[in-house]
Amino acid sequence: MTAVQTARQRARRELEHVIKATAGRHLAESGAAALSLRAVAREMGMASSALYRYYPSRDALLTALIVDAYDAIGETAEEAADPALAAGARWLAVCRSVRGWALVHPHEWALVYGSPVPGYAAPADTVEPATRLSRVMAAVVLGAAEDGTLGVPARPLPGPRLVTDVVLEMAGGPPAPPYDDVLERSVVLLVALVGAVSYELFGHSYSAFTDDAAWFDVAMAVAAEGVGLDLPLG
Amino acid sequence: MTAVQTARQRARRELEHVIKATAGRHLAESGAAALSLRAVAREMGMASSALYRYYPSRDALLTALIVDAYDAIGETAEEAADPALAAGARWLAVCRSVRGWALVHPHEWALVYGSPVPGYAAPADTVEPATRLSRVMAAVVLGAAEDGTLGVPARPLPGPRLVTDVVLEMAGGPPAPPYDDVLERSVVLLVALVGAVSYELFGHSYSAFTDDAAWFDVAMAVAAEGVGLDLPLG
DNA sequence: TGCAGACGAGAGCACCGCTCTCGCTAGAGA
DNA sequence: TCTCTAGCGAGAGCGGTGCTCTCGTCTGCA
Repeated sequence: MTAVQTARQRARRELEHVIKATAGRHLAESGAAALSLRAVAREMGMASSALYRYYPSRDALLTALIVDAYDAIGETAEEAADPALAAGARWLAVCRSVRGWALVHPHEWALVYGSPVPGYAAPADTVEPATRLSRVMAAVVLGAAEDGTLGVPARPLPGPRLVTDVVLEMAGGPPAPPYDDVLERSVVLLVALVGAVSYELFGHSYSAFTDDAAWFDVAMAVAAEGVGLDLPLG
Repeated sequence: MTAVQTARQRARRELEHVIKATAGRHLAESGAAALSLRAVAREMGMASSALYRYYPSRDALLTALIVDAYDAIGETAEEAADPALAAGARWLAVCRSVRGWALVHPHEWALVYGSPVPGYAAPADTVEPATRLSRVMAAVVLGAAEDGTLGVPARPLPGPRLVTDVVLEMAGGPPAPPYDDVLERSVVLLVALVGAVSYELFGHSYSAFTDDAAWFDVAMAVAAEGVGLDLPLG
């Protein structure tokens, strides 16, 4: 093996990329339910059976698209988390950027945060890119806790710690008092973010609000109050 | 027209019910993506084409199931909203009952609160049953505001009213000070509830929490803090 | 009691995911 | 430089899908 990758491997990777790109275009236009391997193959001018050399099943292709979507959302969030901003403003910027991405890529959002398409699956490849948004959130909250700008909860949560060691490790150990329960609390930020975007995108807020963007900001701010983050509205 | 409904109509309604029930069983077992008109017809011992006399398309059948699911969720919530409880305890009971229903009926939940299955649709039949959960939430919050047990927000939300007249009418007019913005705030309760259940059900909380039920309570409580509701944990 | 209209069945169309087998050719290894 | 193998694309085919159309039948309304 003289080369890092042989010509065959390079050709294969390129074709994999073209297939994924074509499928991604179909996904963006018509949604995951309408994504058909045969249609992708047709557009590429090859037999549908040949696609199976590259993706063993339709679900495998869909999984690749899911990973890409997670990465795109994570990247958007990371770019929006401007360290020059205060924690509250930073989180609001992240929320807005994620919502903006979702409005532009509704089908990709549905693929990632909607119902699991086939039975279940969600293979191991998807868990790592899925944590990028969580990491951004944790960085914002823990940063605010560290420099003392995070509000202290009126009273601590009862009961034992609820996050697993995986989460603790990601956070760099358990937070110090008075922020003992900040990890448990702050997951509501993610839930509210994902929930609000899905709520709007899937039509559940139909004709309830006069200004969806303004309401989204409010929802994020109200959710953040319980965590001690102060989101600058208006 | 002597009878309220003729024998033909009665037979038709009965068969419609059987079809929907059979389809519902398939949905509960295998999910919406796997629901096939042909399989339903096969199980009922009739030709697939005959089903089209009763439901003009697969989507129409799915819509009927969506309406049923909305109604079931609404009914669960209404039953859980025990007026003997304080507002916070009442809302916690509603949240828990909705989560419990979703855990028992994951595919139905995904059908209702997951990604819109085909393109979009969500016909007019679905909007009325969809509001039942919202009405329960509004009753809890407005009741607490009326008897003064609802916490007053640290500072009012900036900007004009964000809910439409439809929501105002449902709430029986705009709330009185100091609860002017309670409607805008309280929708975060719905978003957090739906978001948290979906988050757990769709696998996004994978290996993050040691106790999913306890974490759910915490998430609801933290979200409710921003609205002024005090959820009794522990 | 006559008959229109509702009904069920069947064949068929176009599409789907996926498998298998077949020749071919280009690239890897000697 | 030569050989040969492994990867490749194509095609046919299987079982399944949603949906349409047509054709007898037969029921229950008037």
